[in-house]
Amino acid sequence: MTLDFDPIDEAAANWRGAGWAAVDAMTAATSITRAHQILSGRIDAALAPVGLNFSRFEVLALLSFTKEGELPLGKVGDRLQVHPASVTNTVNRLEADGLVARKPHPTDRRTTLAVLTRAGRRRVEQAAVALAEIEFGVAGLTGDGRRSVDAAILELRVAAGDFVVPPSQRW
Amino acid sequence: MTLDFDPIDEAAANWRGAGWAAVDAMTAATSITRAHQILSGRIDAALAPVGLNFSRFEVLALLSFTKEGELPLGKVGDRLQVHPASVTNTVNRLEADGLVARKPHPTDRRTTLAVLTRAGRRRVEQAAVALAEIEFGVAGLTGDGRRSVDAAILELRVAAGDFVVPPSQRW
DNA sequence: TCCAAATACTTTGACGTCCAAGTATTTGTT
DNA sequence: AACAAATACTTGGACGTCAAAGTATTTGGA
Repeated sequence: MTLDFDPIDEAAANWRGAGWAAVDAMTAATSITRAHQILSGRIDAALAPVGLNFSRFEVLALLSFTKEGELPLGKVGDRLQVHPASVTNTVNRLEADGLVARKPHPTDRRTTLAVLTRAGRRRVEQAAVALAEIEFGVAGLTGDGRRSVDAAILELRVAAGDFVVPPSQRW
Repeated sequence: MTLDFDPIDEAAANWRGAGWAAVDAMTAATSITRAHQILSGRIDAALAPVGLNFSRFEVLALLSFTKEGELPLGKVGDRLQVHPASVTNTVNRLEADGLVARKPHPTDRRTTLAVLTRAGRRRVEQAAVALAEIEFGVAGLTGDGRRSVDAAILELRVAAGDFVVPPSQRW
Protein backbone atom coordinates (compact mmCIF):
# COMPACT_ATOMS: atom_id res chain seq x y z
CA MET A 1 0.00 0.00 0.00
CA THR A 2 2.23 2.71 -1.32
CA LEU A 3 0.92 6.24 -1.14
CA ASP A 4 1.14 8.47 -4.18
CA PHE A 5 2.14 11.48 -2.10
CA ASP A 6 4.67 12.16 0.59
CA PRO A 7 2.92 11.73 3.94
CA ILE A 8 5.37 14.04 5.68
CA ASP A 9 4.85 16.73 3.08
CA GLU A 10 1.14 16.31 3.50
CA ALA A 11 1.46 16.56 7.27
CA ALA A 12 3.42 19.80 6.90
CA ALA A 13 0.69 21.28 4.73
CA ASN A 14 -1.97 20.27 7.24
CA TRP A 15 0.08 21.70 10.07
CA ARG A 16 0.37 25.04 8.34
CA GLY A 17 -3.31 24.95 7.48
CA ALA A 18 -4.18 24.50 11.13
CA GLY A 19 -1.94 27.44 12.02
CA TRP A 20 0.33 25.26 14.14
CA ALA A 21 3.88 26.36 14.80
CA ALA A 22 7.32 24.83 14.29
CA VAL A 23 6.49 23.08 11.04
CA ASP A 24 10.12 22.64 10.05
CA ALA A 25 10.87 21.09 13.42
CA MET A 26 7.90 18.78 13.00
CA THR A 27 9.06 17.52 9.62
CA ALA A 28 12.60 16.94 10.87
CA ALA A 29 11.31 15.00 13.87
CA THR A 30 8.91 12.99 11.73
CA SER A 31 11.61 12.22 9.18
CA ILE A 32 13.92 10.92 11.85
CA THR A 33 11.18 8.84 13.39
CA ARG A 34 10.29 7.30 10.06
CA ALA A 35 13.93 6.69 9.18
CA HIS A 36 14.39 4.87 12.43
CA GLN A 37 11.36 2.73 11.72
CA ILE A 38 12.71 1.79 8.27
CA LEU A 39 16.19 1.01 9.53
CA SER A 40 15.09 -0.95 12.49
CA GLY A 41 12.81 -3.09 10.35
CA ARG A 42 15.57 -3.84 7.85
CA ILE A 43 18.21 -4.45 10.45
CA ASP A 44 16.13 -6.80 12.54
CA ALA A 45 15.14 -8.68 9.40
CA ALA A 46 18.78 -9.11 8.45
CA LEU A 47 19.74 -10.26 11.94
CA ALA A 48 16.83 -12.63 12.49
CA PRO A 49 18.39 -15.50 10.47
CA VAL A 50 21.52 -15.11 12.60
CA GLY A 51 19.43 -15.35 15.75
CA LEU A 52 19.99 -11.81 16.97
CA ASN A 53 18.33 -8.44 16.99
CA PHE A 54 19.99 -5.05 17.01
CA SER A 55 20.23 -4.57 20.77
CA ARG A 56 21.74 -8.00 21.29
CA PHE A 57 24.13 -7.41 18.41
CA GLU A 58 25.23 -4.09 19.88
CA VAL A 59 26.13 -5.70 23.16
CA LEU A 60 28.10 -8.48 21.50
CA ALA A 61 29.90 -6.02 19.23
CA LEU A 62 30.82 -3.82 22.14
CA LEU A 63 32.24 -6.74 24.09
CA SER A 64 34.16 -7.96 21.06
CA PHE A 65 36.01 -4.67 20.91
CA THR A 66 37.40 -4.96 24.41
CA LYS A 67 40.72 -6.60 25.19
CA GLU A 68 39.26 -9.39 27.27
CA GLY A 69 35.84 -9.56 25.70
CA GLU A 70 34.21 -8.49 28.95
CA LEU A 71 32.67 -5.39 30.47
CA PRO A 72 30.62 -4.48 33.56
CA LEU A 73 26.92 -4.30 32.74
CA GLY A 74 26.84 -0.67 33.77
CA LYS A 75 29.51 0.25 31.24
CA VAL A 76 27.55 -1.50 28.54
CA GLY A 77 24.56 0.67 29.32
CA ASP A 78 26.66 3.83 29.35
CA ARG A 79 28.22 3.10 26.00
CA LEU A 80 25.05 2.02 24.28
CA GLN A 81 23.03 4.68 26.05
CA VAL A 82 20.32 2.36 27.21
CA HIS A 83 18.61 1.92 30.54
CA PRO A 84 20.16 -0.49 33.06
CA ALA A 85 17.00 -2.56 33.05
CA SER A 86 17.33 -3.00 29.31
CA VAL A 87 20.89 -4.20 29.72
CA THR A 88 19.80 -6.77 32.27
CA ASN A 89 17.12 -7.97 29.92
CA THR A 90 19.38 -8.16 26.87
CA VAL A 91 22.15 -9.91 28.75
CA ASN A 92 19.66 -12.41 30.16
CA ARG A 93 18.70 -13.41 26.66
CA LEU A 94 22.24 -13.51 25.34
CA GLU A 95 23.14 -15.64 28.32
CA ALA A 96 20.24 -18.00 27.66
CA ASP A 97 21.60 -18.44 24.14
CA GLY A 98 25.11 -19.07 25.43
CA LEU A 99 26.54 -16.01 23.70
CA VAL A 100 27.70 -14.26 26.84
CA ALA A 101 28.22 -15.35 30.44
CA ARG A 102 27.90 -13.38 33.66
CA LYS A 103 30.95 -13.30 35.89
CA PRO A 104 31.49 -11.56 39.22
CA HIS A 105 33.78 -8.56 39.22
CA PRO A 106 37.11 -9.50 40.83
CA THR A 107 37.15 -6.65 43.34
CA ASP A 108 33.72 -5.00 43.43
CA ARG A 109 31.01 -7.38 44.44
CA ARG A 110 28.25 -5.03 43.33
CA THR A 111 29.40 -5.34 39.77
CA THR A 112 28.68 -8.07 37.25
CA LEU A 113 30.72 -8.58 34.12
CA ALA A 114 29.30 -9.76 30.81
CA VAL A 115 31.84 -11.99 29.10
CA LEU A 116 31.72 -12.91 25.44
CA THR A 117 31.76 -16.67 24.91
CA ARG A 118 33.39 -18.48 22.03
CA ALA A 119 29.97 -18.90 20.43
CA GLY A 120 29.23 -15.25 21.02
CA ARG A 121 32.32 -14.19 19.17
CA ARG A 122 31.48 -16.38 16.21
CA ARG A 123 27.94 -15.07 16.19
CA VAL A 124 28.89 -11.43 16.22
CA GLU A 125 31.15 -11.98 13.22
CA GLN A 126 28.31 -13.51 11.25
CA ALA A 127 26.04 -10.68 12.24
CA ALA A 128 28.56 -8.04 11.19
CA VAL A 129 28.72 -9.62 7.76
CA ALA A 130 24.94 -9.77 7.50
CA LEU A 131 24.65 -6.12 8.45
CA ALA A 132 27.35 -4.97 6.08
CA GLU A 133 25.51 -6.79 3.29
CA ILE A 134 22.41 -4.69 3.79
CA GLU A 135 24.48 -1.59 4.52
CA PHE A 136 22.89 -1.30 7.94
CA GLY A 137 19.59 -0.53 6.35
CA VAL A 138 20.70 2.77 4.89
CA ALA A 139 20.76 1.54 1.30
CA GLY A 140 19.08 4.42 -0.51
CA LEU A 141 21.20 7.00 1.24
CA THR A 142 24.08 8.21 -0.86
CA GLY A 143 27.48 8.95 0.58
CA ASP A 144 26.58 12.62 0.77
CA GLY A 145 23.31 11.84 2.44
CA ARG A 146 25.06 9.70 5.02
CA ARG A 147 27.60 12.37 5.77
CA SER A 148 25.00 15.09 6.10
CA VAL A 149 22.90 12.94 8.41
CA ASP A 150 25.94 12.22 10.57
CA ALA A 151 26.89 15.88 10.71
CA ALA A 152 23.42 17.17 11.47
CA ILE A 153 22.75 14.58 14.14
CA LEU A 154 26.12 15.25 15.69
CA GLU A 155 24.83 18.76 16.47
CA LEU A 156 21.77 17.26 18.04
CA ARG A 157 23.73 14.78 20.12
CA VAL A 158 26.13 17.39 21.39
CA ALA A 159 23.24 19.68 22.24
CA ALA A 160 21.61 16.79 24.08
CA GLY A 161 24.75 16.35 26.15
CA ASP A 162 25.64 12.90 24.87
CA PHE A 163 29.27 13.78 25.31
CA VAL A 164 31.39 16.83 25.89
CA VAL A 165 33.71 17.95 23.18
CA PRO A 166 37.23 18.32 24.53
CA PRO A 167 38.71 21.69 23.43
CA SER A 168 41.37 19.94 21.39
CA GLN A 169 39.02 18.00 19.17
CA ARG A 170 38.87 18.14 15.40
CA TRP A 171 35.33 19.41 15.17
CA MET B 1 27.14 10.39 32.95
CA THR B 2 28.41 12.32 29.98
CA LEU B 3 31.20 10.73 28.01
CA ASP B 4 34.22 12.76 27.03
CA PHE B 5 34.36 11.23 23.56
CA ASP B 6 31.85 10.61 20.81
CA PRO B 7 30.59 7.05 21.22
CA ILE B 8 29.70 6.80 17.54
CA ASP B 9 33.12 7.96 16.52
CA GLU B 10 34.62 5.44 18.86
CA ALA B 11 32.43 2.71 17.43
CA ALA B 12 33.57 3.59 13.92
CA ALA B 13 37.21 3.29 14.97
CA ASN B 14 36.55 -0.08 16.58
CA TRP B 15 34.70 -1.25 13.51
CA ARG B 16 37.60 -0.35 11.26
CA GLY B 17 40.02 -1.96 13.69
CA ALA B 18 38.07 -5.22 13.52
CA GLY B 19 38.17 -5.06 9.72
CA TRP B 20 34.40 -4.87 9.49
CA ALA B 21 32.80 -3.38 6.41
CA ALA B 22 30.31 -0.59 5.73
CA VAL B 23 31.56 1.70 8.46
CA ASP B 24 29.92 4.79 7.00
CA ALA B 25 26.61 2.97 6.79
CA MET B 26 27.01 1.88 10.39
CA THR B 27 27.58 5.40 11.63
CA ALA B 28 24.61 6.74 9.68
CA ALA B 29 22.37 4.02 11.08
CA THR B 30 23.64 4.54 14.59
CA SER B 31 23.20 8.30 14.34
CA ILE B 32 19.62 7.93 13.25
CA THR B 33 18.92 5.44 15.99
CA ARG B 34 20.35 7.72 18.63
CA ALA B 35 18.56 10.76 17.23
CA HIS B 36 15.30 8.89 17.45
CA GLN B 37 16.02 7.96 21.04
CA ILE B 38 16.71 11.60 21.95
CA LEU B 39 13.64 12.93 20.17
CA SER B 40 11.31 10.35 21.49
CA GLY B 41 12.45 10.98 25.05
CA ARG B 42 11.96 14.72 24.72
CA ILE B 43 8.66 14.47 22.93
CA ASP B 44 7.12 12.02 25.34
CA ALA B 45 8.31 14.18 28.25
CA ALA B 46 6.65 17.23 26.73
CA LEU B 47 3.42 15.36 26.07
CA ALA B 48 3.18 13.59 29.42
CA PRO B 49 1.75 16.64 31.28
CA VAL B 50 -0.90 16.86 28.56
CA GLY B 51 -1.76 13.20 29.09
CA LEU B 52 -0.59 11.97 25.70
CA ASN B 53 2.36 10.29 24.08
CA PHE B 54 3.55 10.64 20.54
CA SER B 55 1.55 7.82 18.97
CA ARG B 56 -1.65 9.02 20.56
CA PHE B 57 -0.90 12.58 19.52
CA GLU B 58 -0.30 11.51 15.95
CA VAL B 59 -3.68 9.85 15.75
CA LEU B 60 -5.48 12.86 17.19
CA ALA B 61 -3.61 15.25 14.89
CA LEU B 62 -4.42 13.15 11.86
CA LEU B 63 -8.11 13.11 12.73
CA SER B 64 -8.11 16.82 13.40
CA PHE B 65 -6.98 17.46 9.83
CA THR B 66 -9.95 15.70 8.27
CA LYS B 67 -13.14 17.47 7.38
CA GLU B 68 -15.32 15.50 9.78
CA GLY B 69 -12.68 14.61 12.33
CA GLU B 70 -13.05 10.93 11.56
CA LEU B 71 -11.21 8.23 9.65
CA PRO B 72 -11.34 4.44 9.29
CA LEU B 73 -8.79 2.75 11.52
CA GLY B 74 -7.11 1.23 8.51
CA LYS B 75 -6.50 4.63 6.96
CA VAL B 76 -4.97 5.82 10.20
CA GLY B 77 -2.50 2.97 10.06
CA ASP B 78 -1.69 3.65 6.41
CA ARG B 79 -1.01 7.31 6.99
CA LEU B 80 1.00 6.87 10.15
CA GLN B 81 2.68 3.76 8.80
CA VAL B 82 2.03 1.66 11.83
CA HIS B 83 0.74 -1.87 12.25
CA PRO B 84 -3.04 -2.39 12.48
CA ALA B 85 -2.65 -3.92 15.92
CA SER B 86 -0.92 -0.77 17.09
CA VAL B 87 -3.79 1.33 15.81
CA THR B 88 -6.27 -0.81 17.70
CA ASN B 89 -4.22 -0.44 20.83
CA THR B 90 -3.76 3.32 20.51
CA VAL B 91 -7.41 3.93 19.71
CA ASN B 92 -8.44 1.79 22.67
CA ARG B 93 -6.51 4.06 24.98
CA LEU B 94 -7.70 7.27 23.35
CA GLU B 95 -11.21 5.96 23.62
CA ALA B 96 -10.74 5.10 27.30
CA ASP B 97 -9.70 8.72 27.84
CA GLY B 98 -12.70 10.00 25.92
CA LEU B 99 -10.57 11.65 23.23
CA VAL B 100 -11.93 9.63 20.35
CA ALA B 101 -14.96 7.40 19.86
CA ARG B 102 -15.45 4.39 17.64
CA LYS B 103 -18.32 4.54 15.19
CA PRO B 104 -19.46 2.00 12.61
CA HIS B 105 -18.83 2.85 8.99
CA PRO B 106 -22.11 3.84 7.33
CA THR B 107 -21.84 1.41 4.41
CA ASP B 108 -19.05 -1.08 5.12
CA ARG B 109 -19.69 -3.07 8.25
CA ARG B 110 -16.13 -4.38 8.35
CA THR B 111 -14.86 -0.89 8.91
CA THR B 112 -14.68 1.11 12.13
CA LEU B 113 -14.27 4.86 12.21
CA ALA B 114 -12.31 6.72 14.86
CA VAL B 115 -14.03 10.02 15.57
CA LEU B 116 -12.42 12.91 17.36
CA THR B 117 -14.46 14.05 20.36
CA ARG B 118 -14.76 17.60 21.61
CA ALA B 119 -12.27 16.79 24.37
CA GLY B 120 -9.96 15.20 21.83
CA ARG B 121 -9.90 18.33 19.74
CA ARG B 122 -9.07 20.48 22.74
CA ARG B 123 -6.37 18.06 23.80
CA VAL B 124 -4.64 17.93 20.46
CA GLU B 125 -4.45 21.73 20.40
CA GLN B 126 -2.76 21.78 23.78
CA ALA B 127 -0.37 19.09 22.65
CA ALA B 128 0.53 20.95 19.47
CA VAL B 129 1.44 23.97 21.55
CA ALA B 130 3.53 21.87 23.94
CA LEU B 131 5.38 20.27 21.04
CA ALA B 132 6.02 23.55 19.26
CA GLU B 133 7.48 24.89 22.50
CA ILE B 134 10.14 22.20 22.55
CA GLU B 135 10.53 22.35 18.77
CA PHE B 136 9.57 18.71 18.50
CA GLY B 137 12.73 17.73 20.28
CA VAL B 138 15.01 18.95 17.53
CA ALA B 139 16.31 21.95 19.45
CA GLY B 140 20.02 21.74 18.72
CA LEU B 141 19.45 21.25 15.03
CA THR B 142 19.88 24.42 13.01
CA GLY B 143 17.69 25.28 10.07
CA ASP B 144 20.31 23.89 7.72
CA GLY B 145 20.61 20.74 9.75
CA ARG B 146 16.87 20.24 9.65
CA ARG B 147 16.74 20.74 5.92
CA SER B 148 19.60 18.38 5.25
CA VAL B 149 18.06 15.71 7.47
CA ASP B 150 14.75 16.07 5.66
CA ALA B 151 16.42 15.87 2.27
CA ALA B 152 18.62 12.90 3.08
CA ILE B 153 15.84 10.94 4.69
CA LEU B 154 13.56 11.70 1.78
CA GLU B 155 15.96 9.66 -0.36
CA LEU B 156 15.76 6.86 2.11
CA ARG B 157 11.98 6.92 2.30
CA VAL B 158 11.58 6.95 -1.45
CA ALA B 159 14.04 4.09 -1.78
CA ALA B 160 12.07 2.21 0.87
CA GLY B 161 8.91 2.66 -1.20
CA ASP B 162 7.06 4.81 1.29
CA PHE B 163 5.41 6.55 -1.61
CA VAL B 164 5.81 6.82 -5.34
CA VAL B 165 6.84 10.12 -6.78
CA PRO B 166 4.40 11.19 -9.48
CA PRO B 167 6.31 12.32 -12.57
CA SER B 168 4.92 15.82 -12.24
CA GLN B 169 6.26 16.45 -8.77
CA ARG B 170 8.57 19.26 -7.79
CA TRP B 171 11.44 17.10 -6.64
C1' DT C 1 -25.94 -17.27 -7.44
C1' DC C 2 -22.25 -19.12 -4.82
C1' DC C 3 -17.97 -19.36 -2.76
C1' DA C 4 -13.01 -18.62 -2.43
C1' DA C 5 -10.18 -14.69 -1.78
C1' DA C 6 -9.50 -10.22 -0.13
C1' DT C 7 -10.21 -6.76 3.34
C1' DA C 8 -10.84 -4.75 8.14
C1' DC C 9 -10.25 -5.12 12.67
C1' DT C 10 -9.20 -7.53 17.12
C1' DT C 11 -6.83 -10.79 20.04
C1' DT C 12 -2.94 -13.05 21.79
C1' DG C 13 1.72 -13.50 22.53
C1' DA C 14 6.73 -12.36 22.23
C1' DC C 15 9.87 -8.65 23.01
C1' DG C 16 11.86 -4.06 23.76
C1' DT C 17 11.97 0.30 26.52
C1' DC C 18 11.61 2.92 30.58
C1' DC C 19 10.53 4.02 35.46
C1' DA C 20 10.27 3.09 40.23
C1' DA C 21 11.29 0.29 43.92
C1' DG C 22 14.15 -3.28 46.17
C1' DT C 23 18.66 -5.63 47.52
C1' DA C 24 23.55 -5.73 48.05
C1' DT C 25 27.87 -3.48 48.44
C1' DT C 26 31.08 0.28 48.61
C1' DT C 27 32.26 5.18 49.58
C1' DG C 28 32.79 9.14 51.97
C1' DT C 29 31.99 11.71 56.21
C1' DT C 30 31.59 12.55 60.66
C1' DA D 1 34.28 2.89 63.56
C1' DA D 2 29.60 3.92 62.11
C1' DC D 3 26.27 5.10 58.93
C1' DA D 4 24.06 7.85 55.41
C1' DA D 5 24.62 8.33 50.56
C1' DA D 6 26.06 6.66 46.27
C1' DT D 7 26.55 2.91 43.08
C1' DA D 8 25.33 -1.54 40.60
C1' DC D 9 22.15 -4.56 39.29
C1' DT D 10 17.53 -6.89 39.29
C1' DT D 11 12.52 -7.06 39.56
C1' DG D 12 7.90 -5.84 38.49
C1' DG D 13 4.74 -3.02 36.06
C1' DA D 14 3.08 -0.02 32.26
C1' DC D 15 3.23 0.62 27.40
C1' DG D 16 4.62 0.36 22.55
C1' DT D 17 5.64 -2.55 18.39
C1' DC D 18 5.02 -6.29 15.39
C1' DA D 19 3.53 -11.04 13.71
C1' DA D 20 0.23 -14.53 13.38
C1' DA D 21 -4.19 -16.26 13.95
C1' DG D 22 -9.20 -15.53 14.45
C1' DT D 23 -13.85 -13.37 13.23
C1' DA D 24 -16.83 -10.75 10.29
C1' DT D 25 -17.95 -8.80 5.96
C1' DT D 26 -17.44 -7.65 1.19
C1' DT D 27 -15.67 -8.63 -3.50
C1' DG D 28 -14.96 -10.75 -7.67
C1' DG D 29 -15.24 -14.68 -10.55
C1' DA D 30 -16.89 -19.14 -12.17
